[in-house]
Amino acid sequence: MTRNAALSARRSGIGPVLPRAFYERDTELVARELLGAVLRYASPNGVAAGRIVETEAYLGEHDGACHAAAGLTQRTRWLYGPPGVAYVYFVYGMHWCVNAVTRAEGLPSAVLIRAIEPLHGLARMRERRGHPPRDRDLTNGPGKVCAALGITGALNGARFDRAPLSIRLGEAIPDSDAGISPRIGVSRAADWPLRWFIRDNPFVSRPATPPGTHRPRHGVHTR
DNA sequence: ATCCGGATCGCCT
DNA sequence: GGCGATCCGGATG
Repeated sequence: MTRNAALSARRSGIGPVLPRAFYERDTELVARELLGAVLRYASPNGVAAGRIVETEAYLGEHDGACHAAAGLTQRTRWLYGPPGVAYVYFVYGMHWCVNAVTRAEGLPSAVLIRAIEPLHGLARMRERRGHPPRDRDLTNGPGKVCAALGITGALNGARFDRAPLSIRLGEAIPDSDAGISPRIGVSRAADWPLRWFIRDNPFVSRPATPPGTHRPRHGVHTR
């Protein structure tokens, strides 16, 4: 790290931008290590950033829940591209979701950023999200993250290692604080444990037990 | 706290 | 033609 980078990191309380090599590894590892990192987008409209508290891994063409299961199309183009780049897609006719592409060019895999804990630009995030009563509802879901930060399809293919979009090193999350569960909202490969989240963090989209699994019953004590 | 339907449209079958 | 890597508001226990 250069002297300026070190000073800047100390001033902002966060570390250097993650290098492209960070993403050139197994998708599960990247998903795990993105917990605690800081996602930041400096839109023309204002800067906003937050700590990543929930991620999901999407493994490639053999993963039925991954968009790459449909093969190389216009939509999945960036999934097949170089790692460390944003794959931004549109769902349900109204929401954007952002991923970090992983592994290597030609291996279509990525990490979905499902939730962040707001750090900077709170006023702007509240505005973009329509002033929900509770701050925890600003960014506790993948569509909300993009809405709060102002991320849209215009950022599809943008690199994460330089402005205006970046992911920076944050405080490391120990294994004791990291939870794993099946992914949320998927119908294929529904039981694959590819979701990571920071335990007890209020900005996580859902607690440890996702839909499709059996909830603990009356009188049964879990945890 | 949990469940359900509606919104809304690009993408693949 | 059907279905999402979702969110929200309203109804119900």
